[in-house]
Amino acid sequence: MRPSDTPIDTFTALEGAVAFRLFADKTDPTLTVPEQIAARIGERILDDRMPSGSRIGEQELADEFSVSRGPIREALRILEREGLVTILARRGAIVSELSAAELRELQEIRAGLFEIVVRKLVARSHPDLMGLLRAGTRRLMEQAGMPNGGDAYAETTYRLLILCAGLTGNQRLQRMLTALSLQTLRYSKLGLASAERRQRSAQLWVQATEALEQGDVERMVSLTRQRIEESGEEAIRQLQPRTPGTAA
Amino acid sequence: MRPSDTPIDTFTALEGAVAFRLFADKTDPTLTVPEQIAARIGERILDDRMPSGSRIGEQELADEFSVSRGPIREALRILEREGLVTILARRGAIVSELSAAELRELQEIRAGLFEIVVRKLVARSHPDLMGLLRAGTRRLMEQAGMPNGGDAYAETTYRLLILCAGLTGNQRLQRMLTALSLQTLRYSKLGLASAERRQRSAQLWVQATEALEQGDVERMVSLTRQRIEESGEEAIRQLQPRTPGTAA
DNA sequence: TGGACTCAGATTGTTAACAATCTGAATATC
DNA sequence: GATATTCAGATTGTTAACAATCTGAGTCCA
Repeated sequence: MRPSDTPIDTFTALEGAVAFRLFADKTDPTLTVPEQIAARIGERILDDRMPSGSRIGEQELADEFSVSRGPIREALRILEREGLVTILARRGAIVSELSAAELRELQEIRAGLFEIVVRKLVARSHPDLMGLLRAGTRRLMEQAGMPNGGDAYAETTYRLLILCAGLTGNQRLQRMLTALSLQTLRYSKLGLASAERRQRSAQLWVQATEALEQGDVERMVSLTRQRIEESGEEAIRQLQPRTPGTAA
Repeated sequence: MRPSDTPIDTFTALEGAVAFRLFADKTDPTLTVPEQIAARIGERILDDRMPSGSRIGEQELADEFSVSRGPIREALRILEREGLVTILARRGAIVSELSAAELRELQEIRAGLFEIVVRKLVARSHPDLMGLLRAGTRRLMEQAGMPNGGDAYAETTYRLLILCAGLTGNQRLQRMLTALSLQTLRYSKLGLASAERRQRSAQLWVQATEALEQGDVERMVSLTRQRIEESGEEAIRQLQPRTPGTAA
């Protein structure tokens, strides 16, 4: 029971109304069976229970979900479309794996799309933008210092990005940014695993918000681009040790 | 046999090396059967043999391609992913149909992505950008005046956009712009059906190219945004008469 | 020792039958 | 006459068996 006099910030207010994952609630009974299965598999991919590159056998999943291979194949196609699964013709499906180059490409596009969002909202001086950014950065600063807070922090930046996109009213744009961010989320968590990186990220968020408060859109856009690039590069650095060949 | 002393413009030079449609050559034997079928169905959608909104029966296609319904379903999923087909749960597939609002959303994103492309190429002063734009606009001016040249003109703008995206080296960005442009292509053809509209469009292309020659990126971006918006609005106007309710 | 070849097991691709659901026309009801 | 109901036909969803393909261990050969 929330007392009626407790103020709710813009982030919290908008948060409740948005479906943050492209695939829907996995218990929603109006969904088709393949959609529900895709949602459950997607969840495992996102929380790393099914790590990047691991093979996905159709029969194994069919047995687990007590269903034949047909619906499993449909589910895998759905996940392929979301970018979480890669289907190799006649060689089965694997959990999608991004190379450093592919991650950089994605980050560049995400930054670009967010730039579109910000420019549009500023041009129309959307009334909720500053409130959302202030509430979002406040939450990010809280989470930046928490030990082992990488996942929570990365998910908050993910939500904040999507909520901003939602303010534009362009649903397609919001869905695209959601889809791309879902693909990079696992890597963002890697790049934001250390409290130092989170502090740095939060600092850039705050500076970007301040820039916007002063009407300096170019600086906001530039800081955002820098922030996304930095966390991507950190993720790539974290990824390197996994590459075989240069062991001590 | 092209004489060796005939100069080849940048547009022509780059054109040959690019797959302009997301789905591959429908006769490529290395493709899976569903991919080949998707390519053939996609072709029909793009040239309006299967118009927007028309139902797609699985059995009908299965009979035509001498295959069972399984591969047809896979093909439809591929086309759904490209945005050309909409699958309604338990109610079958239809050729995707964009509302005016959805078309505006798409055009806004296309303009935004192209803006990302241009800004990146300018920032790195890519050596082929101006040559490509000059050759492309020259070709557009030629096609603008041709009678019944709407389809050819729209396809040239489509190719020009994708070739520019290719110069960035960001393959994912190029694929996304290709996918979105494929979805709007049918509508662009509508919006560019009259020679007057094509002249106007070509004029904006030329002005944008000139702006870039003078180093004015903001003007280039603004003119491009305007051009895409105008042709979208013209397409929406052409679409209105099809809507029932206000007949004379 | 290095590399090509073979083949059995496992896995994906396809099929045809069956089950569940939807559509729309004919009918019933108010 | 307008709205709700019923129901048969058509269509999509699912299944299990069969076909085609791939993988990798073992073998053969230079």
